[in-house]
Formats: sequence, C-alpha cells, structure tokens
Amino acid sequence: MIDLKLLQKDFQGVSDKLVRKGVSVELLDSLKKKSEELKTAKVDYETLQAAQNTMSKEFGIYKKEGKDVSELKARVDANKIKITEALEVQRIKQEELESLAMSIPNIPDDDVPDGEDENDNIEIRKVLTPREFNFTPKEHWELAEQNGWIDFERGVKLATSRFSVSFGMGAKLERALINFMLNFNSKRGFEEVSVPSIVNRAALEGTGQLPKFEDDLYKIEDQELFLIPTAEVPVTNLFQDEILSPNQLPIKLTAYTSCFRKEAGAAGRDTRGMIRQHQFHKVELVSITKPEDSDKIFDEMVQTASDLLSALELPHRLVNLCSGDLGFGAAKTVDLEVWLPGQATYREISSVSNTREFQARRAKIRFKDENKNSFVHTLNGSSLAVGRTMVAIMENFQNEDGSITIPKVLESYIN
RNA sequence: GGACAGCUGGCCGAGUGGUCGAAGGCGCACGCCUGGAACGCGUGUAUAGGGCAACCUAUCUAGGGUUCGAAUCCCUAGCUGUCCA
Repeated sequence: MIDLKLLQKDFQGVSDKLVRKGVSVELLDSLKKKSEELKTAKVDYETLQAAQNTMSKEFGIYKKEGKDVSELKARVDANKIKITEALEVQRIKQEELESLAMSIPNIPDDDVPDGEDENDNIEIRKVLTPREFNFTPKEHWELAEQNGWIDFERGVKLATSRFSVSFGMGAKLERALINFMLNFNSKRGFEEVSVPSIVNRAALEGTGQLPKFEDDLYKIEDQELFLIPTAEVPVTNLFQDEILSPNQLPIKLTAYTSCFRKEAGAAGRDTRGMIRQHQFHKVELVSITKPEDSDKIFDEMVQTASDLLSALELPHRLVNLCSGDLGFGAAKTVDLEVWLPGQATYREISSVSNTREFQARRAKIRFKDENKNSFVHTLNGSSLAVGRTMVAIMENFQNEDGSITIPKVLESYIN
C-alpha cells in the first residue's frame, strides 16, 4: 500500500511517479480526498466517544452517591444515537479509502527506466555466450516428447490444458533441480523453509495479489482460501503483523513450492510446451530487511539467481524492467532471461523485485528502530522457475540425435 | 463427528459489570550498592491512530450483542487442551 501521509504531503511528487506506472492523477486525487474525509470522520466519532466515556464515568459516581440519574441518562442516550451515526460514516469512509488504496500500485524507484512494456526494458548485461549449433536446435516440447520426459496429453487428461506430467529422467531432473537450487541458496545464506500451498485472503492482500488480481488465482470453493501463485505469498506473510527486533534482520529465506496460476488473459500465449503452465514448480528467495540494507540484498539476490544459472552453464541476461512493465507491488525489478536456442530468444526465468515498504505496510511487518516502529523492506525473487530451467537445459544441452546431456552440477543429484 | 475446558502485556499469571490499559512475578533498560560482578534496593518498561504538548480514541484471540458503562455477561468463529466415539 502506498504511504497516505506521503501522498498528503507531496501529492505532486507521488503522482508524478505513479503516472509513470500508468496510474491516473484523478484516481490519486480522489484517494487524497478520501483520506482527508476519513480523518474528519474519525475526529467526529472520537469526540463523541470521549463525551460518552466521560458521562459514563459520571454515571458511576452518581450511582455511588445515590443521585438521580434520569437527566444524565437522557443526555447519554441522545449522544449514543449520534455515535452510532458517526461510526457508520466512519466505517463507510474507511471502506471506500481501503478499496481505493489497496488497488494503487507501488511507486517505482527513480532509477527505473521509463517505458510502456517489455520492449522498453533495458539490458544490464549478458552472462555466458550461447553455444554454436552445427545442426538446427529443436524446441523443448519436441525434445521433451522424444525423450519421454514430459507428457502433455496426460496432463490434460488429469486436469485440463496447461498441465503436464513428468516421467522418468524428466521427473528425476525436476527433483534434482529443486534440491540443487535449495542447496545452492542455503550456501548463500538463505534459510530453507517449507510452507503451506494454500493461504487465506489476508496473506494475499499482504503481498498485493488481492484485491486486484483475484481472477488469476485458484480459489477453494466455499472457503476464503486460495492456492498460492508463488511462495512469495506464504513466506513473506510469515511475519505478517509482527514487530521484529532489529538484530533479527535481515531475514533471508528460500522455499520450494508448487505455484498455481489461472493465467487469465494469457490465452493464445505460449500454448505449446511448458513455458506457461497452470501449475509449476519454483524455488523462491525472500528477504526481509532494514530499509538501508535492501539495495545491497537486492543485488545479492540477483547475483544468486545469476550464479545459479551460470552453475548450470545456462547463458542468460539481466534486464532492468521499465516503469510500464513493473509488477503491481514492485519498486524495482530485475528479470533474468535464459537463452533458448530452439526459439533463438531470451525468455524470463527469474524475476527479482524490491517492494520496499509496499508489502510491509499492507502486511504490517515492522521492526523496532530505536524505540519507534518502522516498516521493513521486503524482497522476493525466483531462483529459479523449475519448469523453465528444464526447458533451458533441454534446449541448450541437446545433441544432434535429440538426446540431452545432463549439466555436470546435477549429476550427483540424479545418481 | 460429539462433550467439556481454556485463550489477558515479551513471557508467566491475577482479575466475574464502574478511574482496569489492566495487580503480582519473570524478563528487559537505567540508576544506586561493588574493586568488578552476582545478590539486594530504586525507577521505568504494550501497540496503533489523532493533536504531535497537555490530552483524546481504540485494543485483554476475532467479530457481533446486552448495558449509561464489559477483560468481566450473551452469541458466533478461530485456535489450544482434555475426554468420548
């Protein structure tokens, strides 16, 4: 959630920044008005409540002294009606403000490049050179089927389109990757954690998936519970509504989970293969930091994901997302895109974001900062999306006969 | 699935309608004592919001109700524990 006080204080500055992310000034203006209205309503209510409390105390004294209370009771009753009204006004204002504020995205950092969409993203650097093929490299779905690693039809049979099944070496490789990634991240100081795949509404509001993106989530029928779209949700929300002590920070965690996404609005995109599935495996990094440390840890997380790809000998590049391509909660995002020779293009395999205090404010994650409470910064990043890593291995490590060499670092995990 | 019990501040724990935001203890912080420490003694020690000073509002798992007034009574939900199937 954006800082409403900041919006009051520096409306121009905040709106200038949010316009870059496609938020209209009118929306921000009404947000500012609503927040002022709520304040007034609150003062009104609290004034009446204070009077009520005073009179109630008098009431007790009257009773003790045996005085007549009928006149006082009449006054109190009259005031009570006013309180009920004032409370209702406040409740409505509160709701209006919240629904508005919760749908405003995070303010992008100043160094985020301007732009509309992915075409305006800025490449930071390339890592490793793609290998030269002396034959025409195949795309992963062909290799997956040829090697018997992945069965797309049976995934559809069990669920619906965009589900798949891994067999034999495909399944083994998947498991090997998960283990390898978790171990790798542990060595980099991220503590392993295992979390639920189902979370409640509050958790999703905390990290920003709700209320705006309910259509992208799988909801459990008849319950206010959802399948997680990323481990970022349960892991970040571990600390929801907590006041951490400064010496606990930074908290650096890594988790493996399945992720579930409806992919609403992605019809027709990546329909072949396993680039865009409804269920996929992912190893995630999450950090909770003091504000002054978040830039440093952001770089660490990007580096960890990049090193992971390098360890797997996968050529990739780092991309700084432009303002228009930035996700809802992100102040800054660096994507890692892996080289796919079959498609002769770089495709996203990891996304590292600093949400600064956007999620912390929504999820109420704070720390004691010299006697006063401050919001922490929260960061998240994939390291890595397992399915897409499989895709990258298949395409980059394919041989002319369609067989696939296993990357060296994974050998010990497979045997 | 059924029955019962409980859920109070960082922790333990008192409190069954009226200065209770909450006794007491532990812990923690500071001070005294000490050569230094322990012990002892003293003082302080929840969170959020508004004015941003006095002060005011809210919070004793959550939500609702009764009442002039609720940690205390009633209802619902969640969690924990015990027992029965």
